[in-house]
Amino acid sequence: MGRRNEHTREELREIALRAAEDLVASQGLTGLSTRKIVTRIGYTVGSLYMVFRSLDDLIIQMNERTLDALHRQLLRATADSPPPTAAIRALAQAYIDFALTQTNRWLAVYQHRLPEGESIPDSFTERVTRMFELVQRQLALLCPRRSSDEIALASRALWSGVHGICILGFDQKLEVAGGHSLQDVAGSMLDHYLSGFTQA
Amino acid sequence: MGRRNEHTREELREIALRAAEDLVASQGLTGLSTRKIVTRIGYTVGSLYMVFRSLDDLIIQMNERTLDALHRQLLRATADSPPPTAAIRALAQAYIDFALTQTNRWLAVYQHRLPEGESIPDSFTERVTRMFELVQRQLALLCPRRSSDEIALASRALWSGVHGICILGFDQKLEVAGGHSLQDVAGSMLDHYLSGFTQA
DNA sequence: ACCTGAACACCGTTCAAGT
DNA sequence: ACCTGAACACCGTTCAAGT
Repeated sequence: MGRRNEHTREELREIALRAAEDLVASQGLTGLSTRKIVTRIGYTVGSLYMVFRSLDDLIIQMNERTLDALHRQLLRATADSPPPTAAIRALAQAYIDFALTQTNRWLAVYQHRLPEGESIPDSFTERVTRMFELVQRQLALLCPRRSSDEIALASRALWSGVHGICILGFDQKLEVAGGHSLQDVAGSMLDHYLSGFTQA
Repeated sequence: MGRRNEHTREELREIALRAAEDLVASQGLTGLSTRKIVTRIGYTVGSLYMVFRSLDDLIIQMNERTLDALHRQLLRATADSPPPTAAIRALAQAYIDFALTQTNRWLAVYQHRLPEGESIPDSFTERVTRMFELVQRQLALLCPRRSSDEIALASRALWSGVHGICILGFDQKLEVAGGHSLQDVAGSMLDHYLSGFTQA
């Protein structure tokens, strides 16, 4: 057997990642396996390892693509350059929308864990930093007199807050004993934090 | 073989959960398996299913115990009944401490995902609600004129915020491009949110 | 060089059989 | 009633062998 050459390495990478994304979208990260991927794309297990170091490697590359899609959606949400507070609200709303629409793909980004020793590649970390910077930029516009250090801290607090609300929202709770939507909770978070931050 | 009766059902449950906790603490949730558990406790695979419906069931029960331990630590942190703001700060600090000390056990609570159809038992959800209520109680003391609805919303926003900071902190980032500790970010979160909430 | 498919060491779950 | 251990259907990863 062997030697088919129907696809270049890059094409193989692309269809494998796309198949993985489909599987995750419909069955969650737990429903993903090397064997399911190759069945979908008409290859055999071994061939995956020509393109990816391991399944973990494949998942990280898939998650980077998810972060790219999320980033694009965040950019689109502020494309009309609204004033800082509105921009921050729009970013939060876009983040929530993405989590609500692409739930399984979004969850996979945070659910995946590397084995003890290994560490996340820089390409991944950069994409996360890039997201924080979107908020950071708006905060800097909102509070020009604040030090960049304070702004950095605030953007992390604020964004982690919005993220925490989404995560707990899907995990199980928030709606429980509350009757509040994610938007309500995130709104409370943004309003009170920002009013505290701008006045202090 | 069979029929050993060295342990009652309850004892078997206890030693299995304890073995699972040890495995998770040292190898993370990914390092947990039915076969590793039974090897540790000197039983064979089948016997686990006398006491647990599935591995997922076992993990949920283990995670409930982790939530109990976390709840005890939160109670201890406010045992001296400090004023509301100090109490909320102490609760956040205790939560961060737990995440820092029991990292793998704490992560397992949020990392674990049930298969598509199944839903989390009430016993689990109750334990989460119980934690929110600790914050809620202090917020009610802090702002007695607020409606219980506003208080409920605020406690969820605030606690999700602290949680989000911890989760992102361990996942990868925050320290990246910041140089700030979890405590710094959580402090910013609490200070500005509370100052906004109490003044509005 | 590309790709296969068998092989290895795992995994969760079930269940007939033993005491 | 309790428990075993073989069996089943999976899994990630490797690698000799084929074209």
